[in-house]
Amino acid sequence: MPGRSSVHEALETRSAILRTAADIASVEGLDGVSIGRLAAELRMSKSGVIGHFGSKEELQLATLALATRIFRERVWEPAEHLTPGLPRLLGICEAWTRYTDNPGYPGGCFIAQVSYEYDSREGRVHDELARTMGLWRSTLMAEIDIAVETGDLPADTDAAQVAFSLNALASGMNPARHLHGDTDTASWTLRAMRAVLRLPPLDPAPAT
Amino acid sequence: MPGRSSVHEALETRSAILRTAADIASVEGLDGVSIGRLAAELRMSKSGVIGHFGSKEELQLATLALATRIFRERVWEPAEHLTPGLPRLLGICEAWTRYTDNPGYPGGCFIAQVSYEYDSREGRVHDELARTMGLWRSTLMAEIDIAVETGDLPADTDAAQVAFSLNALASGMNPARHLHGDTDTASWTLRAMRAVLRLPPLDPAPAT
DNA sequence: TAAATTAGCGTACGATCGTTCGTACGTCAA
DNA sequence: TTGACGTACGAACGATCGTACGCTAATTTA
Repeated sequence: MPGRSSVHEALETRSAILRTAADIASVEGLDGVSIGRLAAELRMSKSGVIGHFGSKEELQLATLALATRIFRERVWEPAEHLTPGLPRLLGICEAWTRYTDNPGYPGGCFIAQVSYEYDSREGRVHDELARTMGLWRSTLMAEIDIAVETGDLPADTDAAQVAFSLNALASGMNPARHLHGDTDTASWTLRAMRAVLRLPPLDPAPAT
Repeated sequence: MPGRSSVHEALETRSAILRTAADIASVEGLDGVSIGRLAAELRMSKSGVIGHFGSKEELQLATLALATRIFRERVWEPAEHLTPGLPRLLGICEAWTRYTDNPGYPGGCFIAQVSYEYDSREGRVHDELARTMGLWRSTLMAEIDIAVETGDLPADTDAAQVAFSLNALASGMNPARHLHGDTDTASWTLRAMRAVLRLPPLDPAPAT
């Protein structure tokens, strides 16, 4: 029934397309999202799908924007209101690992997947991804710097080095979970994050 | 000039195909390697390319096998003859970061790229990748366990957790280098690796 | 020397890719 | 009531995908 749609329903359709695209991309990569496949999965025509975005590249950018928003909601916002510095940084790490452990995508965190897929390509998706991840790294570095100023972290902490390490550890949960079937990756990652922050282990074993 | 080829030259052709496939895959992913593109890049016919492997899946598996061999040569073999335990483990980390910093692929380490690309898919490539990465993790864990026994690492070290962390950190160099243009990722990664091993920093700042 | 093997080419196939049309229908403002 | 707008459809396009087949020619084996 063509044209049945109100503006409201059209927005719902757009969201449904992006949701499906993100789900597929988390498994097959952003390149694995084809318009024909989206159409089949949503029982729409190909032109009905692409009409909302104009081109595949715009669809990819919109999918990335959705995933960025979800990441922000699941990782940043739960920690946003904690005390700036180490408390908020640890809150971020906790929300981050919890999110990555159960991201709501069938193939693991979309952002991590696409980071590795598009890191060395050229084009607007790469550029937008670099911008998004750069902002996230800045957020982490700002938090680390505050924690150094308050004395919660060692004075010689290199914010860029630590932010890089936290990012690498969180991203590493994806292949660990799906390649090896590990179930402890969240706690593994949290322990490793404390280690790169040079914080003492949570449950220090009695030094024999 | 068809049929000019000796067995020796045929092996050279096969190697050239796999080399090119690995180069492309390091940037565009293993899925981005199409037979037509390989043929164009090598100035061959499509049938001449695929004839060496029979199917695209076999080509993918052969490419993965080549990359695994290169990884072994560049990361394991330089450290192989060091003293088992912490010395060899640190030697591995050093060769690992050096390799990842300059892997010989245009798009960064092939293994890391494909680990994230195929971690949550199904099929023979995923299975072989899981096997390979599982073996590598076992190698790391064995080395960690020895270092614990010799007292070079804390007695409460969780080998699986540490091996996971080292892997995540090394893989993280890829997007850091190509997404943000970082040039210090090798030293960042080595510092983070020492941290997850709970080893003191190499250049400890005077504790203020 | 004759036969078997094999690398590689050229062509063709069905399928799918992203994109571009023209059209139909429903909503909403004039 | 009419016209503009926007959603979605169906069909078609050129390109590329992986694969299959028959062929030539050189090497290798018997």
